Amino acid sequence: MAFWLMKSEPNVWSWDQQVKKGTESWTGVRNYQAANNMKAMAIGDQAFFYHSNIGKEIVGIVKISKLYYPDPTDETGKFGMVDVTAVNPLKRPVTLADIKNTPALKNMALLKQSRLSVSAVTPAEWDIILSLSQTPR
DNA sequence: GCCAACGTTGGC
DNA sequence: GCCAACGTTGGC
Repeated sequence: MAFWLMKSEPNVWSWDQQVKKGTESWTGVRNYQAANNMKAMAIGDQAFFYHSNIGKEIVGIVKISKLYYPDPTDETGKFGMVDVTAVNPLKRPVTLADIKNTPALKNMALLKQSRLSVSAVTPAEWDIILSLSQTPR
């Protein structure tokens, strides 16, 4: 099983909305690298749900519930999407600052390619972030 | 609100 | 196929 990180601006699509809806299609990706990451996803893969711009923190975990398929909001037909289902919130959000302050996470794609909206997370990074979320600040 | 980083577009 | 111009993202 692989791990991922997906960014959403909470004023467009927030974690609370994701929880309320349960499963939602991840529309709107218009970047080949992000689309390629979604193509590589398998059912049951887990992803961190990250709030960009507002909050700048990982707030929850979703799982991939539908494989890559065409995004109806893309008029060019070039890009697709996956469906994601809310799994659980983090005990406490892990902020961008937390990640930057953790030496073992300094190579995360999130930091290296700040504009990439769907990125891969290594199992080691995944575990570290989970343990951060279980540690009181 | 600004600006750096970077991806995309389009002229040549 | 190159590269300048432009648009967008996202942190600060």
